[in-house]
Amino acid sequence: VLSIRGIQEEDPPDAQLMRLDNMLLAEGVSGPEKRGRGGPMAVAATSGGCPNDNSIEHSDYRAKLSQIRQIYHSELEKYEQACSEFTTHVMNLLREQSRTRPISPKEIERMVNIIHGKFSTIQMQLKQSTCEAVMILRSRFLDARRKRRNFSKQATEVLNEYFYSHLSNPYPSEEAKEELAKKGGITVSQVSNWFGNKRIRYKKNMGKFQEEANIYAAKTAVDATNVVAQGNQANSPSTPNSDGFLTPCHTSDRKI
DNA sequence: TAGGATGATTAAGT
DNA sequence: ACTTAATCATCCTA
Repeated sequence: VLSIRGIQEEDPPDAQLMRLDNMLLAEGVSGPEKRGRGGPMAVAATSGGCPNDNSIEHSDYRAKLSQIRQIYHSELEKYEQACSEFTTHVMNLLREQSRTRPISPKEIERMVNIIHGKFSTIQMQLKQSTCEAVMILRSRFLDARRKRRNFSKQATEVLNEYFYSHLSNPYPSEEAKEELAKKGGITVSQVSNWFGNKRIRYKKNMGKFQEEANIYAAKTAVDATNVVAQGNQANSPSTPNSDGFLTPCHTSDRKI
């Protein structure tokens, strides 16, 4: 029955296994059962994180993570138990056979090694799928896109004001970004994101933003200068444009 | 509830 | 490091 001659070693020696182990350890899946501490959680690592609503979302995340951890541990235990059971079973068989033919200790050792190898590949698969589950969980909960909130009225107001009053070159410097961030109650990264989105979307469909452009142009014109009290109200509904950063005409925006 | 608006992420270029 | 362009995932309104 036990004519095992397979010397089939796994192709990647242990590099893969090491990586999986490291990751499981880093995520707190394997290793000691830590309660309450969220040690290696690389949260808020990316840009524009919202420092406010941590911990509420996180408790959910941690709950799922500990669920994964439980499954992982119970499966692991199951495998180890099965492994040792199978080993003793084989040992018994060998002992029985040793009555009819001589069996060297070397052979026994080899057999045990083979069994352990088999079971460790199964464990490898378990670790693999556990890692996958953790990755999915991470992307599900820790991806900032999942909990996007619109900016406050104040923030969009400030951002649009700057954008439309610098339409010929809507690229705020670092200091300008910090200023805008402070005024709007958002982070500098969020300011950068906003301008990136705004520029591309404005360029892509300028017509859609004309109304908005007029509103903010009027707003800044009013509060910036009261020099000319022109009774010349309104109209000129279309053609407010051609001052864009995408048109070659440039550096001519000095309002007199 | 469909579809546009919007903030965040990613890939690729500079 | 920063931008563009595309895309994702959610919010919001008709």
